[in-house]
Amino acid sequence: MKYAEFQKQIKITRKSICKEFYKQNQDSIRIKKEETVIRNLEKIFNAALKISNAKGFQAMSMRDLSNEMGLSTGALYAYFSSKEDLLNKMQEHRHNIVMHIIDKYISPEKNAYQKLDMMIKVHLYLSEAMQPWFYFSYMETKNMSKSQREKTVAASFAIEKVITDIIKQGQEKRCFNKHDPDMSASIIKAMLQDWYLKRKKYATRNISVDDYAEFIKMVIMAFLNNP
Amino acid sequence: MKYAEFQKQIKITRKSICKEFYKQNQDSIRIKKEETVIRNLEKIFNAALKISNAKGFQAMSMRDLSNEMGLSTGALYAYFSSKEDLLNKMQEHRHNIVMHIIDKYISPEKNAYQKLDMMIKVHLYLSEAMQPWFYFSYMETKNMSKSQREKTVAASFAIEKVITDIIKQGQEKRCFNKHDPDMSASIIKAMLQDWYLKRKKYATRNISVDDYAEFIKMVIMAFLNNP
DNA sequence: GTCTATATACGGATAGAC
DNA sequence: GTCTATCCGTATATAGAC
Repeated sequence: MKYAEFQKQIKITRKSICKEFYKQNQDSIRIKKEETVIRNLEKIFNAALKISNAKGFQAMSMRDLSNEMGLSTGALYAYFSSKEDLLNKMQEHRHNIVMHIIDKYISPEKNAYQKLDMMIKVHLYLSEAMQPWFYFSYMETKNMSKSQREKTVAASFAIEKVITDIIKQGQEKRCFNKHDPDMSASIIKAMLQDWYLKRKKYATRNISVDDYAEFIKMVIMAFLNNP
Repeated sequence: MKYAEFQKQIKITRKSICKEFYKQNQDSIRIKKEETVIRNLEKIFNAALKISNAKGFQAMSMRDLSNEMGLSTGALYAYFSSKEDLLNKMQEHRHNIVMHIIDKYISPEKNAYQKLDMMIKVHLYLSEAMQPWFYFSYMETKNMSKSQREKTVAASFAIEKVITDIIKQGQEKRCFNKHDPDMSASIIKAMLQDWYLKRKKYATRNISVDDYAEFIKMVIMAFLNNP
């Protein structure tokens, strides 16, 4: 699978993200006309990600946000009850999407090699399709309320555990060598995250997500097969 | 070399960091008695790193800072002319220390293998000794003034280039295989950075900086020697 | 050299008009 | 459903006392 194909298979459009969000948070949004809500949510998320990722969520005021996306501050509060509410809901939403899609793509694969290969690709492709969301989530975790932060950290560990389990499975079947599975998963995660954390750098160097996937797959397999 | 030895060789104490800082910024600090300045700088940096790394530099007010470190807000402004000034000077200071020490340790090494080995260790050991500084620098880069941000990004690329050059040298001497040197340096950097970005995780799992150094050295050498 | 008190500005959130 | 006007709290930065 290449990125182009992944994109066709699951349409992670900005609109689809908002539609899903609306369904899950219908009760906490004061506006009731679906079409309006989705249109405005799209504007809110794009603006919030743009401003936050440029200068940090804390530095973004709700006035900044309303100016950028076109609604008044008052109207904004019909969608999110507070600035913190916006942060928490965005984090939660990203994490739901990610866990759902990873599971969808990994479960069908049978052997460890194919699972790991798929995990690398799906994680990179997802973070490519939703780059601002991933960057936002990473950079703003420490600014969240304690309970929300714990949720986010747990979600991050859950993803790491998917990798750990694949490695253990591969070691049992003797398809991978016996390196520490936790450490292995950890550095694999670090490489996966570098893609969305340093996206500008890779863009400047004309490295596509497919190039990157191929390279780190080579690195990972070289060491997992190295005695 | 192990971490314990590195620590003995260069005493990166909090005090020595402040002393060096004082020498380089003597003119912009209104207080003149060296002893007082160094004592207060130490308090300021510790408090700023503590608060910033917990909830972000933007979210830290100068009042927070003065409460935490014991000076009045007014007195604080005798040391730093603004909150932004504090951010920029801290970034610059960290980057001076890092470049200086990396050069000191890498230059004497002759062959590429030893240079790379040393680079991995020195970077990890430095980021261990100055973890709050490294974390701060990484997380707050995007919040800096444009010129300061460009400096920081350039400094980061300079470090990456040290790695790239070592890899190229090793490839010429046929001690490493022909993988893309830029991409190789890039993912090595990602693994080095993971150490200070996820320090809590590794602490929880009882992974020491020496364990980590050994593990990623194994990963890196496995792939650099893999045809 | 350091502290207290304060000027000035801006942010989050809401009430009420339309 | 959305906008304007506004309250109240808090931020940076400084002036002047000690």
